[in-house]
Amino acid sequence: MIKIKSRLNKIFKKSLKKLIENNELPEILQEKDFVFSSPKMKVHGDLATNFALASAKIARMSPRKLASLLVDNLQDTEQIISDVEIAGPGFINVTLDNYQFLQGMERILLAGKNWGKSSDKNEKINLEFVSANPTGPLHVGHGRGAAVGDALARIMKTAGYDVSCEYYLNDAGNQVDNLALSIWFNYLQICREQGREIPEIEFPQDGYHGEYIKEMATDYFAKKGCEAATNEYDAEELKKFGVAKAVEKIKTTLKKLGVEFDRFYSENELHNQGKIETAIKKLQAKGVLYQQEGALFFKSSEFEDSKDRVVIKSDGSLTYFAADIAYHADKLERGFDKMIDIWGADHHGYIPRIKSSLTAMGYSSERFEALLVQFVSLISKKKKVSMGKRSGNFVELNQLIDEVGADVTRWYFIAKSHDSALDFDLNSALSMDPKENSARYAQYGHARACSILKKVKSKFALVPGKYSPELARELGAAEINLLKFMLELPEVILNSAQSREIHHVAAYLVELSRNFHSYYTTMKDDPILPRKDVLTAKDENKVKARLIWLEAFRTVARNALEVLGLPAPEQMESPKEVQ
RNA sequence: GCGCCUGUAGCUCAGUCGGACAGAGCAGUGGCCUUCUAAGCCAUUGGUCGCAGGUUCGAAUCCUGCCAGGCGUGCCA
Repeated sequence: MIKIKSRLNKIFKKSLKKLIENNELPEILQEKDFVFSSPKMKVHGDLATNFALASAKIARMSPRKLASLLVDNLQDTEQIISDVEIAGPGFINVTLDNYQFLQGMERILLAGKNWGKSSDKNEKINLEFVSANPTGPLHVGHGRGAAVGDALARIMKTAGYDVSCEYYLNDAGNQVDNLALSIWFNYLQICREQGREIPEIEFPQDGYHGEYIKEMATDYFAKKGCEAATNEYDAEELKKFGVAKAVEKIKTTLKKLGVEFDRFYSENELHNQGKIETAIKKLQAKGVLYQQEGALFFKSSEFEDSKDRVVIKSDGSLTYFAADIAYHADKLERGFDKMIDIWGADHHGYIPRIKSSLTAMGYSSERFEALLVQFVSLISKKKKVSMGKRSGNFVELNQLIDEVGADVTRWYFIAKSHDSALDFDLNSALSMDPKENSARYAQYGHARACSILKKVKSKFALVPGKYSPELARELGAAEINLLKFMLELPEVILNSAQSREIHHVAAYLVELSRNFHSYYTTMKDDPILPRKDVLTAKDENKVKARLIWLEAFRTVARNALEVLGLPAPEQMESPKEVQ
């Protein structure tokens, strides 16, 4: 469709040029392009442009008059237009020759798995997401970030961007100290239960309570026995141990969800390689740091932030922000053109200070983009399931995946706009009914098409064959209408990538599936496959054409599912069997 | 107080760069299985697009001001 639009633009521009040369229209119009979009209603043709409405003022004539001038001077040398109509206040509605769509079908079939891809954008993107602290398991909120990030990565890659997925591992800082202390506390407890006499210690102030801490302590005990308990508390060792355990758990959960990263970037590495120091020195050289009350401040308020921020605390330790300054600068130093961070909405106040730091260091803050993902509430029987992190009873992502399945979990996270709060309805997610569970509905279209293709092989020993114009002519209006929709996938993906709104692809998929189900049912009177076991020569071409068409549909449905990271099942599990 | 996000049908949500009569699913009502998955489809009911102004040939969409909800506003990470 993108190609057709640009061809139409050319044809219309030629008409425009001619009118300008004849002094019938002012010259400034030459600059303007004809933007074509698909009208909502079929009676408005295949593609429409509001050019005449938008340019009427400059042209100093009524929109309808401008439109008719343009239309009268059209020269469709390639014969891609079958009808042009001026409608309403001055829309120009174009109906395309069906042959354009049939050729499009050939393109889908030739592209196969590559259908949906756009040209190389030559832009290196660092996409950072999840980045949950390695102090415990992921909860459902992280899950949304993971699903959104992974889907966005796939969509952007398909749209032609060079995307690298990164997880920033906060393996330095207080939270890791607290993790280590919490494990130590529980470990000593275990040793005491083993009969060892070990003095009581106080539970760390911001310690972690969850079951997983006890598990980690048990693992530590399994590794060390009671020996370590008699020694001094070895913070470094326990930190390492705790982080490793937590990361292992996080990776397992992510993998279950089908999310993988190109790199886990360690915060410790930033410290060890002196990158934070370098970044601070760089800021110092720019004269944007100052001492106050024993702490070192960054003048972020001189840039985009509302106030200045501490980089080095009065006790001499670095803030999390200091590391983050270095981290984001490092991403750019590593050769990325752009970085996109996916954060929970509660971090939104953080954006101005990161941007400020980049500007201060001489980078364009436009190279940084934050995508905020709003909160997730779990709803069960129309009631909110409560979540509280520190108390340890928050709903783990792992549990959710085990309960409703990885595909459905993923779907629920990506089917809605990331910037509105999500009510995750467990009852509908658990349902096998595609009407209630749109994840299944989206997959069902693909499965149904596959099942027909399978059936034909056993029934007629017919190979779908290749696209040919003669066969394509056998297709009817219903198939061509769906074909028009199928041809929109690359544009949907491209738009989705550029606006960072992944739910558009999900919405497209549901509509694609619905169109197919609708078609399928209307074909009851004239079945896609004949009921007889023997094909007449006349039938054969029609069936072959439909099979090729089905193959194209299946390709589109599969590619759309896969760009969202969802499997494209060839058959659906029967709910009756599941019961 | 300030900042970010949200407000569209009874419920959960779409709505592209401002476009033609505001769209789905669920729930309600009425239909469609001797047939390739009825796990589906068709029809129908239901809306002052939070409120009030403004810009525009045209506003759910852009601007301003209100109202309501969520989140943030650490020398925590």
